[in-house]
Amino acid sequence: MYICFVKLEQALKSNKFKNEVQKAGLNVLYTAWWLKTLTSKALKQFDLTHEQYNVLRILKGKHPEKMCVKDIASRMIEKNSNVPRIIDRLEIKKWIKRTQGEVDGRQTEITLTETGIKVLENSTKALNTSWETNVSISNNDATALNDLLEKIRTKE
Amino acid sequence: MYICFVKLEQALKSNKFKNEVQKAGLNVLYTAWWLKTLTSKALKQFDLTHEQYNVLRILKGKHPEKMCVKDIASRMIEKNSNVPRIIDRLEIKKWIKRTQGEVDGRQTEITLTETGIKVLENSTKALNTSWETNVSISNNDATALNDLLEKIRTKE
DNA sequence: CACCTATACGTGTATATACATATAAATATA
DNA sequence: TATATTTATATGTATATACACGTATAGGTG
Repeated sequence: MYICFVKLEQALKSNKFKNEVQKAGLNVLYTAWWLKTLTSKALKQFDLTHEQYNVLRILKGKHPEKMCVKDIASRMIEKNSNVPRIIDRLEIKKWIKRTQGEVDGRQTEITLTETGIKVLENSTKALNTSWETNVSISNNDATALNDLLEKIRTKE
Repeated sequence: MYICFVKLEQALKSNKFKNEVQKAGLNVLYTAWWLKTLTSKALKQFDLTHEQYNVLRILKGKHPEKMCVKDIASRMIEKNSNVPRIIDRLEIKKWIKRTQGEVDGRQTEITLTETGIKVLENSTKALNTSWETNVSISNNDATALNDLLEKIRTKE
């Protein structure tokens, strides 16, 4: 990674935060961008985007079962992802196969191809290596972080 | 907010995480999406996107001083934002004014207009209200969260 | 000054996001 | 059974992201 600002103040060139809660929000947004960039750089050599990888990973979770678009969409990190279009691009590269649903004709059934599985395996290795070397946090800290992030999203 | 999954397992319909660190990464990404969605919904009534708002807020920080594109870009949360194009859209709405740099002819000098300031003030109010009602975390927890997020980005 | 290089910004392209709308199949209802 | 409604997916549009490249200006070097 070229850009690596540890401190948020340095990353945003500002120290005028309304309060710690606002700062935490911006910190989450900035860290997410940092993680996405890290991930994209690791995936680039495989001609994979962050989102395309995510779809392959989701399909792998059920493989060799087929999944429909709705099922994939409900598992995406960003819930507004336009899954049909991501699927389009994976289909062109022949990493997934798309057929009309047999039981429900409205559905599109999707599965990984052999090549798709290979690409996923190789890219996952590269991605894991990248995270292991760049995302530096202990297991205990990670657990604490998970708790705090769920707190932030909790409606009291 | 319509979608509000407190638990990450529920949001991603999965509980197969490699470890707490991987889960924390996905949790940061998901929480960032959740925050962005929250923010976008609050800004929509002002015909403002998340990123356009961010540029207005940055300009406000120096107002009435002018800022150049590079200065704005360096303060953006997402460092690959295409600032000239965001500026294009704000200029069409007449919320900013763009002139060629006087000292350095390569630079574009940008300032908020009166209308721009008004829009920023009103949208900031709405945004603050939205965060206050939806982002539920104590000041202490926010501080702890900030520490952990900076840890994650630290190169050891 | 002429030339070279770096810098600041704009523009082009592919992909993704956010959201509205269209289309076809399934299901409910009269 | 005919019609209406719902559901699953596809498509269209504006904006943003990521990145490459073009262009003009600034500043350094012979």
